[in-house]
Amino acid sequence: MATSYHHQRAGDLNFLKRLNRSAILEMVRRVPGLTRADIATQAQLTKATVGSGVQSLLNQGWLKEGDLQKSSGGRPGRALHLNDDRHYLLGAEVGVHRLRLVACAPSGKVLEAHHEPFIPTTPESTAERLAELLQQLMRSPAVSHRENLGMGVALPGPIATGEALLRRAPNLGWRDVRFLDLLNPHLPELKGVWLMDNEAKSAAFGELYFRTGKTPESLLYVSAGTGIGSGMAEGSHSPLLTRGIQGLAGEIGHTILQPGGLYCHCGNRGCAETLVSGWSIRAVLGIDDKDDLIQTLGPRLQEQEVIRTLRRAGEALGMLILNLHHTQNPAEIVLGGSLTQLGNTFLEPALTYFEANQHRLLGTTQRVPLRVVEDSTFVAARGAAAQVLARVIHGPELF
Amino acid sequence: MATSYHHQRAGDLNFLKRLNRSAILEMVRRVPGLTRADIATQAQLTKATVGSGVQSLLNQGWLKEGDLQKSSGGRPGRALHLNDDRHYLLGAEVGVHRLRLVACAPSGKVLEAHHEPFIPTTPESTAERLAELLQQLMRSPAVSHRENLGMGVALPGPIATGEALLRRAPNLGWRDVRFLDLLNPHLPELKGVWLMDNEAKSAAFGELYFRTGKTPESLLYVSAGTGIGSGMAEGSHSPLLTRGIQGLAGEIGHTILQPGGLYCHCGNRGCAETLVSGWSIRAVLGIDDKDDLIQTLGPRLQEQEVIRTLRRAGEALGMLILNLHHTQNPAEIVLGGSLTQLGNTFLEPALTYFEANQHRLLGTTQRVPLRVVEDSTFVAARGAAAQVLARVIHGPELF
DNA sequence: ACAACTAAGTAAATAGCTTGAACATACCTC
DNA sequence: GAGGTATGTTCAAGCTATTTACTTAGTTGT
Repeated sequence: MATSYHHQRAGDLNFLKRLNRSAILEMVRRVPGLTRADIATQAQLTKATVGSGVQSLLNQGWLKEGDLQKSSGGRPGRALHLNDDRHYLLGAEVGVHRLRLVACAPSGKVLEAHHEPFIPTTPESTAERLAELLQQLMRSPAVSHRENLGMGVALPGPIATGEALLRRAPNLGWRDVRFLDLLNPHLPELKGVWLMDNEAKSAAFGELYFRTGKTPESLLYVSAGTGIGSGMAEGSHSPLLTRGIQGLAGEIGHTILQPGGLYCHCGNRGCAETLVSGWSIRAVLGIDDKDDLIQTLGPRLQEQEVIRTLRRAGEALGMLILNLHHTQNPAEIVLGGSLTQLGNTFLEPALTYFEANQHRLLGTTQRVPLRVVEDSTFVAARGAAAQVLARVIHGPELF
Repeated sequence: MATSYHHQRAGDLNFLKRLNRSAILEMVRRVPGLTRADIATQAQLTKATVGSGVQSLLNQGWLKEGDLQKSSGGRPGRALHLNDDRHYLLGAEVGVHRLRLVACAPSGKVLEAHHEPFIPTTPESTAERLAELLQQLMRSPAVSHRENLGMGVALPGPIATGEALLRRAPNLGWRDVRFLDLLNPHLPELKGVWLMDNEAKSAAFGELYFRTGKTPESLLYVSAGTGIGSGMAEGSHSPLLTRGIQGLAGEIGHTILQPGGLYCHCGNRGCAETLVSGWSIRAVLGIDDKDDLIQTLGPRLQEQEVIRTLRRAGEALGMLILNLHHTQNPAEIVLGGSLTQLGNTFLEPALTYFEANQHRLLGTTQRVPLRVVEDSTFVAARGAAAQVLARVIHGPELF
């Protein structure tokens, strides 16, 4: 977890070598088709260093050579690409109503995915079922011939920084769960990096890390489901996640948006979740906890009461996002979670409110794009897989 | 400004050497009296490497040797200390009603300080006056024999990341000001690092960077004055400041705390600043902009209307801090700014609200300390000086 | 008081990484 | 097809951290 690099950073020659190899690998991963010369220029390294680094990464199967590029007057460079056929990563998400899991190639491409309804009763039974499903996934033809690099699990709650400990998951009723320790006995053959993180943070990481080409400097992921959470990832190399000292960073559902408002399940009044969240929408519209929220509301989207409720929730979400804009000011905001399936009745007020207000302080300058994920089913699970890859590339495990 | 290390991090042998020297210097700065052996253990370097690094830092006058330490069975180690007599740093703050400036030793000790009432009319005249005062400070006996390492300026508004450009300072009426460029012609002899930053961010940086002994992992500074701003610093080595893509991170005065509330000068409704800020308190109590807020309110602190107003503002501040706790979750929160001089009528509701609500999500765990700065006059200016030191130690200028 | 012990710090030889310069390669233009 | 230009490789050289042996300084035990 959150490899605590808090202690003083210093290093030997080996550290330097690994640093440079990681940088080369990251650069090619980020911009496929880069040549050795491009890398040398951008990383401020000499041709010789890049040459030997690339050679070693080619030998180890991390990179592969592509076509010659167009010449710009002299010898054309040879394109380099991430070798996407050798490894895979496992990512999983324990949701309030579902288990979701993916196997990803290093590029982020989903090789195999599975999700199924599951109400996580106890941590133990959940771990057992998840392990079964992961083993099924590993046996599937698309991944079975690849080498596994590790597994990441995304969970709906704050996680103790530096430990594999889920502090609390209000919507599961769990508390102080060492989920990886529960998973471990069921997956003895699974080696590599094991990690767990909060679902919104995993999602934020993945949305930034698996992007290629021109990447934003930072990205905020807002996860709107049964509860509301967010994750902020920053930096291009291996993005840093803001976790907070108790793992509470991003628990935006419990920021106060209406002083003296309704009581929240946390005991405080006027939390954002009382205005926008799966459970607050259920409460207002009287939808039973056992029914699927999206399916129940689907046929009712024309009802005045539903429209009014969703518009109010959407506007509250817009305010919440505006508050994050003025607190964290990410370069890009991505909105996901099951509530995005409610469609424009819910989303349009949020987008409009943010668009109308984001320029208040600076006047018209660059826009902060707010994007809604088309299908957020596997975003968190895929993000957990991304975290595994980053740990492998930057950790001491390789080279 | 904000040396953008966004491009891929890679390095040569020289980089490694500088990295290790910086680490050694930081460690001794953070924990005075460390021995070479302590450094070797903590930084995971060999005795030989530490020995030569320390030797070179001694030769350059950055460190000095102290007494022998108590033996723990073998030869006692020799204590190392930051040489606090050789260099100094300049820090300044342009406030809405005052100019403040300090000269600091590398330990953070204030050698000389000055502040005076000043209403910044134009950026040009402000730069001219500030330059005069800085030159006076440099001529004072406590600093004139020392070597200057540079100067930092803290300003009340968002700053473009990566540029020395003040985007906007609503309470000064300034916009798109390159303040260092205005200062430059008046201070031709001042070499070293020049930088500028937002005042709350500088303050946060300084409060974390100049602390010795056991330091928190992250620190949030909340600056409550004419407007409300915040700064978040993270990491022990050279703390990172969250700036945001447009420099808007920490503009918490414009987070919405009361949907549909009063209109704010930014044009939106229900901003935190409409509930707690120098200007909103003036507006409610009808205090003229020309009178000093603290001095005017001093004799009126028994009036019911004043008490009611300050308690309301204090409680709003408590909510705002709780929201930051659930968004950034810093390891420590420091409250400063001129409004802290209003005393307990204002502060007590804020502290109480935060204390009563910070454990809602996790139950009783470790407390996040919320501390009120005793005298925040020079906190931002000193923080700007701290930023200079960090840039010198980690930048390419030295070794 | 003196030897044995332990840990801190230093010196010189060694190992390993990046570099610099010369060289081979591949395509383009005239 | 010759000259030009930029890419990529090779190998000796330079620099940094390490290894190993040694010196230094204080403690402990007899």
